[in-house]
Amino acid sequence: MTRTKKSPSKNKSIDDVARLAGVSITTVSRVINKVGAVKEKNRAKVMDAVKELKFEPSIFAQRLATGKSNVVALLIPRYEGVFYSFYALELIRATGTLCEAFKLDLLLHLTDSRPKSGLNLRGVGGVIFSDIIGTRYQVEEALKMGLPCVVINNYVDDLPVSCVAIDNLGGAKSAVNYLVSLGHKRIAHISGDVTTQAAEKRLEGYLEALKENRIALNEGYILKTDYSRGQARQASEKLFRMPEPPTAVFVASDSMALEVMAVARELGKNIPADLSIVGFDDNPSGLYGPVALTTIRQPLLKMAEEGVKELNRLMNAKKGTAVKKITLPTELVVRESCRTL
Amino acid sequence: MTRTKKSPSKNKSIDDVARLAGVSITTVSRVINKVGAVKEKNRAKVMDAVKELKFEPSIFAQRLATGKSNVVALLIPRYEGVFYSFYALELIRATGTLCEAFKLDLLLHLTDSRPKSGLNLRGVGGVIFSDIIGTRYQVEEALKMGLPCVVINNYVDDLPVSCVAIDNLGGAKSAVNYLVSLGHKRIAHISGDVTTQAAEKRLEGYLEALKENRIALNEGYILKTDYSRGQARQASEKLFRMPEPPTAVFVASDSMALEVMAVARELGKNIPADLSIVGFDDNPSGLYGPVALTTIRQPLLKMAEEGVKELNRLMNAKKGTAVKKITLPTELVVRESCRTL
DNA sequence: ATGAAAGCGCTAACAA
DNA sequence: TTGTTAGCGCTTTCAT
Repeated sequence: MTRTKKSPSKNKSIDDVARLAGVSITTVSRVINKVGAVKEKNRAKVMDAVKELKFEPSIFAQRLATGKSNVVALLIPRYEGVFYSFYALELIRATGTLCEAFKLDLLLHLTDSRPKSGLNLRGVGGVIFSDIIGTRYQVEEALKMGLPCVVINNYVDDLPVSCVAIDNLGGAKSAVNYLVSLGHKRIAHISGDVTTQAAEKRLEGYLEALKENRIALNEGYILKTDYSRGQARQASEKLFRMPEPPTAVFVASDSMALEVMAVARELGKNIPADLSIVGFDDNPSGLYGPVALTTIRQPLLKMAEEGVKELNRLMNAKKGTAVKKITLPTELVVRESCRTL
Repeated sequence: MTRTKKSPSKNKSIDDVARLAGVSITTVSRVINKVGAVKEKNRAKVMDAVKELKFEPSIFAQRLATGKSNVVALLIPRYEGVFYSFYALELIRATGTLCEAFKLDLLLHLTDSRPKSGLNLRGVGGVIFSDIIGTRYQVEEALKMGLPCVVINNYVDDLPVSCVAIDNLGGAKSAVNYLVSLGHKRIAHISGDVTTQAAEKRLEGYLEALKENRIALNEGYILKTDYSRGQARQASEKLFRMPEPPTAVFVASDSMALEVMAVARELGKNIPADLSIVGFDDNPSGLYGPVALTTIRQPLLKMAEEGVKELNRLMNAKKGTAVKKITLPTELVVRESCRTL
């Protein structure tokens, strides 16, 4: 006896279908996988049987048999700062949506990025690293396991891994250039967590743009934060109290920019009369409030899309396929928070 | 020949370990699953072999063999309003953390809750429904499949399913009672999306508390929204323009309450001098800004914890185990946004 | 175009 | 305490 009869309550399996359709399980397999040739008549019979039995193939059996997994793990740092950002949320949403479209299962892994967390990737077919803050070794580990990997929101040029990042440098420059074009010279920068590549590049862009515009750098105009609203608040207060306060500020994230606006209002300042502000993200929250925030739009959704697409490609390609490094452009969105000097 | 020799590059399997350790695969299985009795000497040999080969059992083979899956699907509506809330984010984080602790794999499913989306649950061992807005049928479906289910953030009493919800009614009442105790009589309510059970119950609590305090209901004082900041803004503006404006308002979410504060400031009003505000959530954002928000704390983390725990119980119990209905208490957190009248 | 049969890697009776 | 063996449900040669 090769097959045991199952009790009727059990889940339907491929040979229940085969029996009902009067064909072999091989034929059923061909039909559900759309491979090989099956006579139209038989295909129909199988389809009917599948429908009648409400048959769903066991993914475990499939994966065991094929040795392939279509589970994608999305690794996100559990850190407060990062996790609660507009960025993380948008990313989860976009990735979730895209994975569904690609018929991939999305496994969510919140990582502690503690020194040597074993990073359990059993059964995972591919990994998306959302940024890599202190988790480089995890990428290396996954790569060593021969797992298809894509790093998102971080341009990695010293590792053989596909990545899709945002042109933070260019975005920051266009923000500052815009301010300069409006006549501003005293431009401050409230930066994010500079251990983050995004914040680092935005700061770098700010610096470069100043230099290119021959504006002397005022070290005091650079306020570093951890991206939190709390620190943004402190930075803003510092800003407004300066003996020679800036006329404009480029803020590394919209949520921080909104905090700057709030502080300004509390201090009786007027935006943009007293201070011009450019944010970064194009967070929809920037639209509320009395004055809409001018910002740099970053294509988060596009980034997730490219990431999932690339991972999908890698997962279906044979090992050793060339990796891709993608940088997505940003876009200045002019609204109401800046004025001509 | 029962087993094929594999090429050395292939992943190690249980009989590579068995061979190296000089025991049968059964013994290896016993060791890695910590079941049955194995002589200490053999156990050691197996462990060594496992380590040397870096062996990791195939979860697909395990699941196929045992018929069990430890994959938990978390279903979250993709809706903007719900998805971008503090609630959803906190929930994802908490669930992710808890699942990791329980060694469960967390599959993220963003649902459209479109009429009949097939809800692909193949290979899933249990489901957590985060709220059920127009997705009751999905719960019923999953239940029908005999899948362990837990509904979170929604008290479901007409379905044989475990659920863990928050005492929204009680929370709302304590908010209003607090306001009344401060001497307020003209109390408005900015409600959330009332198709949501949470918003519905908060509104109900508001109504009940008024009645219990013998305060006549002013229909105009109830402003319904979809939880978005945009609608909160509109509602606030309406509020401030009333011929007889309220002296206090109970807002169904902290993020909306913050919007009320922002609008107040823009209109030159002072909080709490001109208006007392109580929110709901205990969203950390409520701590920023010049006046800290008084609010109702809801134990989101606890809710996720109870949810995962319960699901885990269900997944390890035999079918037909009694379900549990849990309601978690809320807590009034007095800060600075209310004043005595 | 179709089917028989050999695995995929593991667990769990059942024997020994 | 240990090993033998029959599956779990599916894919995939290889014949037919």
